[in-house]
Parts: sequence; structure tokens; C-alpha cells
Amino acid sequence: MAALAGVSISTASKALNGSGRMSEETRERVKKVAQEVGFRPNALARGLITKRSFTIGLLTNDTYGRFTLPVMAGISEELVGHGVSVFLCAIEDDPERARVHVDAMLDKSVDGIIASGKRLDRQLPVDLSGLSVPVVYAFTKGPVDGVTLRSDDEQGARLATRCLMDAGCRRIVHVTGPKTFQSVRERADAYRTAIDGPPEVLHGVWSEAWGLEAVAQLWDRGGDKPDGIFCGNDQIARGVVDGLRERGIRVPDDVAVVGFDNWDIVAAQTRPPLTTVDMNLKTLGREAGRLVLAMSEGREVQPGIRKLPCSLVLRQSCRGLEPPA
Amino acid sequence: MAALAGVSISTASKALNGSGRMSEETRERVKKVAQEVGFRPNALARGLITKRSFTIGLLTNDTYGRFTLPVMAGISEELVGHGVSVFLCAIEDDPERARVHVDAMLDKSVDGIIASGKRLDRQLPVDLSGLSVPVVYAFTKGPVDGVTLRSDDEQGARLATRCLMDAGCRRIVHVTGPKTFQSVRERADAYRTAIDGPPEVLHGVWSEAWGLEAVAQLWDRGGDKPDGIFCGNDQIARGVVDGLRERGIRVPDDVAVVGFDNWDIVAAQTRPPLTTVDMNLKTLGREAGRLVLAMSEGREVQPGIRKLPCSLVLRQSCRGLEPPA
DNA sequence: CACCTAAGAGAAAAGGTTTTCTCACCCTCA
DNA sequence: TGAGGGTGAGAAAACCTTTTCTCTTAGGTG
Repeated sequence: MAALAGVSISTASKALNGSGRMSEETRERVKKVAQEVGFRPNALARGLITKRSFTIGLLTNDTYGRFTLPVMAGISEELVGHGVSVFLCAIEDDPERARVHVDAMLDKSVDGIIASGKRLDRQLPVDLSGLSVPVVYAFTKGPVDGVTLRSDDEQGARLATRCLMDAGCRRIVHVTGPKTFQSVRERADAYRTAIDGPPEVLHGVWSEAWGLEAVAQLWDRGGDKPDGIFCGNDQIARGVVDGLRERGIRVPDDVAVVGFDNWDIVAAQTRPPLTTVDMNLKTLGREAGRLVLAMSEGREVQPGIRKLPCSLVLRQSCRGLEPPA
Repeated sequence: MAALAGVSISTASKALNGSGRMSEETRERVKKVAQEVGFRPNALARGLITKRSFTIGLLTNDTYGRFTLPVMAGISEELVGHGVSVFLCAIEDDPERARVHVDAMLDKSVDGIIASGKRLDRQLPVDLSGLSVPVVYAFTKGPVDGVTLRSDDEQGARLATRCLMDAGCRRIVHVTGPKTFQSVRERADAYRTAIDGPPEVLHGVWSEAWGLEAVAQLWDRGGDKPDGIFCGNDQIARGVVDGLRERGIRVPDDVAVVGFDNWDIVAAQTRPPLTTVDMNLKTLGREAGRLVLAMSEGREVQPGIRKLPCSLVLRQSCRGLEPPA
């Protein structure tokens, strides 16, 4: 222990933590010695007494990581500067495993828990209320009195629809996922109120195949064809774009397409690359980290749902001017 | 503390840990009370004395998570049963950030560190040798005297090539990524030795666009065309399959295609779905967890590189019989 | 009957910090 | 010169376990 370099253990502790009373000279000297000797306080011992472990847990049921990874990156980025490390616990909708992970985290005295998922309208298969540590829900459903962060899907859908309108589309169709998803309904509602003409919403599954199929449905029937398609996610959009191309319909010249998610691997590889809505999940993660840290430090945080704005990523499938948010 | 239920603190501790000497009756009674009262020992205090935190750190520079996520899932799965939680530290090839994360983990007395990446021939931007805790390298390059786990790319490439041969292909071409990747060279070498005819390897980048381009090169030139294409990864394979389809070439009837990675989102959505090589990264993760745990418990582990076998996932782009490994 | 041994259980130390309390000292002011 | 106050620094308790050591008691043996 660096205390051997002149002062007692207690003085050293106070010097390094900026607490206690002592001459500035002593404080500096201790700091310098600690620096030289590479002293690093034992976080376990510190945690035992301060009741803070500088550790938080991230619980997710998103095995794919499509949503969780950016969220995680944001959390970690926000917290590492405060010396906080993050436990990642992947529970696959398995309540048993969730329980085990939560218990393991509580045993380790985490300062807080962030619950994250892949659907805004589904709870994680474990009850996190009544825990002794603060909980923040990020991109998953939380209890009504919880602190919840989510994307503003309506605003995102407005962005997408306006982009198509700005690109000159007159007849815009919305091809999206299952009606059972809350975000599908929200996006569809926003689409309906945003467009000028009569809305048309096609529900299917979250796959390229459905995008392909939707194009078939739209073009194989009589009547006039859409000149703009707003898709519920990037996979559907990719299917739509592929379907259009295979029919010799040019994107974006004949039909403009906008996706949702900005899942790089899909959006960037589509021909042409997809203009799509980004939910800014990394920002959401940062915010979640900020909030859980604040709560763990005892600061009061208003419960409720916070909607974070989406942004539009312009690529080539729709060249509409980006409207003001 | 549950000790209030009959015995002293020390006896309680011994009862719960199965150590010390006492009547079986006392032991059972203590356990029962602990169970009832929901007693959970404080991991910090325990760690302080036993020098084990039941915590390990996973360091990765794979932001995308394509490789790290399955590895992580395997590690977590293997370790959660032992009460071990995993810190996930995403460092984006940033030595500074890596240092901060490693220091934070060491402060928290992790029992071990698993280094993971996205390339087998690149080291993480931080020196982990000489640390006071055991380190296992999983899917990234480690020092020669380190414990390293990786996929057996040669065996995987053999699997792919044989699958095409079994499907009756006579002229098999290998379309793959940049020559600078060690795994590209290994896979290509295995392909060369496995096929009967003269080999042909086309190097490009890891993208669908390159797959498309490769098909163009192969079909727009004179000479006989391949009837089987082994692709360096699933993205290239998808490009190849799309390119073939757009030329009216049937897959797998005219040309069979095999990919590499079994990246579900790509492989399953391709038309037709891709037969591809799975590197079994989850198994690799489990193994990494097992090893780091063993090392943290002081068991001796042979340094060196362990190659874990790949397996073939048969879908529709190549229906070759799966050869014996 | 006395002595020794073994079993069962508790007391106490240790682990590395933080924090509160106490102490010694020097000034200042009356 | 003595009392009071402020300042700098150390002693000790506390955090919650595990682990070693010690003590008591009972049973067995000579």
C-alpha cells in the first residue's frame, strides 16, 4: 500500500478521494506516490463500504444483438468514463435464466439494471420491480411507474413519409410487419395522418420474402400503382426493392422506397442502397446509461416514457429532401 | 443475517459452503433457514477474502457483434451456471479505450479475461500478456504462449468444397475476400487441395457487390463456366446467387453455391437459402468460458492454438451429401 | 476413575477500503 | 499566561464474508 510512502492509510485514502482535511502539499505528495507506484484501489473493498460497485447490468432478450448492440455500445460509452463496467446478460425469453442472471447481478451489488429488448410492447420475462436497485427500461416495455426510454416511431414514420412526399410521390403505400406489433400500429398511424391521399397499409411478416410478395400483390392487381413505398423495416424494404428491380421498375425514379431501422448490413447492400429511418439506438443507450447512473447516485428521475427522436438516413432509394424535424 | 436463526455466523458460513465440521442436522437446518429467509451472501465481501470475484471480462473490437455475439452467448451460457457474470467491453480498435476498460476490469478483480475479435490474424490493440489474471484468446490472435481458440477454417473449407463435389460439380470456383486475411488464404489453400480439377480463386472484398461482380467476370468471359461456387462468406455468396438468378442461371440446378459464416440474416434470406459453413462460434465461446474458468481456478491449461471444427448447414443452394468430417 | 481424543460449534482475525472520531499542536486573543 | 479554536493527521470502526484457531463437551480407553 502506498501509505508506506509517508502517511497513514486513512490519510492516503482521504488524499486520493479529495476528502478529509490536510495540507495541499501532503495531498499532492500522496497522489504523486500513488501515481508512481501504480496504486489502484480494490473495487471490491471499496464497494463493500460505499455500497457502490461501479457496475451495472444489462439484461436483454435480443439474442441477435441487432437492437441491443447499439444500445450496449451507447451505455458502455457513456459509463466507462465514470469507471462503470457493464454486465451483459443474454436471456432468451427464458424466465429461469433471467432469474439466475438477475440474482447473480444482485449478489454482485450492481448499482443498477438496464432492461433492453427487441420489442417495445413486450416485457422481459422477469419482474424487475421492487428490486433494491434502480431499473431503466430501454427499448422494451416497462411498468407504468418505471423509467422507460424508447424511439419515437411516429416521428420516424413521419420522417419517412415526408421524405417520399418531398421526392414527389403521390401514391404512397405502407408495407409493414404484423399488426400485433405496437410499433407497426404507431408507424402506420403516423403514415396515415401524414399522407395526402388515401392510405394503404399491407401487413405481413418481417422478411424480405414478404417485401417481394407485397410488390407482387401491388403490381399484379388492376388499378394504378404506387410511386412510393414506405416499408416497416429494412428487410421488407430490401425485398420490395428486389421485387421492383426484377420487374424492371426503377428505384427511385419510378418508385421511391424508404425503410426503417438503418440496419447497415441490409440497408447498405440493397441495390440501390436504402434511404431509411435510424432509431438512434446508440443515443438511446447513452441516455439509459446516464439515467441509471443518476438514479444509482440517488438523484431523482421522473418516471415515465421518454421518446427519443429518429433521424432519416438518406441513401439512394429515395432522394426526398430531409424535412425539418 | 441468517445466523440469528440458531447458530453463529461462522457456523452458518461453514454450513452453506459445505466446509468445516458439524452435525448433518445443523447443516441442514442452517441451509433451510437460509433458503427461507432468502439469504444471499454478498459477493463483494466474499470476493475480498477468497480473491475470486466470479466475474470475467470479455474484450472485443467487433462492434457489429456478428462474431462476438455468438461467442458471448456461449461464454455466458457456460459460466452462468457457475455463478460467473461477464463484463462486455467493446473497444473499437482504440488502444486508449481498451486500456481504460482493462483497468476497470482489473480494479474489479475479474477472475479472467477473454479477448475476442473479428479477425484471426489481428491482435487486439492492447497488450494482455503479463496481466495478473488468466487470458484466453477467442477468435482473435493471441501471443504464441497464450491460450487461443479459433475455428478450423481449412476443415470448414474442405467441408464446403466436398459438399459441392458431392453435388456433382466438376468445375468449382472460389470467390472470396482480400488475400490479406489469413483465413482467406487458409480457406483457399484447403479448397485447392480438395478439388480435383484446376483451382480458380477470385479475390475481392467482403460484399454482395463483389459477389455480383465476380459472376459478371466469370460469365462475361469466354471459356467454360463453373458449375459450383464456393464463396468466402455469406455476403459474397448472396451476391453470387443474386447475380446468377438475374442471369437466368438456376441455383442449385445449373450452379451450386456454398457460403461461409452461416450468418442467418444473410444465409436464410437468400433465394434460394444458402448452404453454408458454420464456425460454431457459440461452442467456441463455451470452450473459452470453460478454459478461462479452469485457469482462474488454478488448473493448468496447455497454451497453444486449439482449432474447433466447423460444420456444414445444408440449405438449398447446394444439396451435396454432407461428407463425414 | 482419570486421561486422552474427537466432534461440534463459536471467537476472532483477515481482506482493503472509507469514514468518523480523536488527538496533538499551534495560533490567536483576552 | 491561559483558554479556545482551527488545522493536520492518525486510530479505529465498519462493511460482510471466510477461515483458522480455540474451547467445550462427550465418549472411549487404560
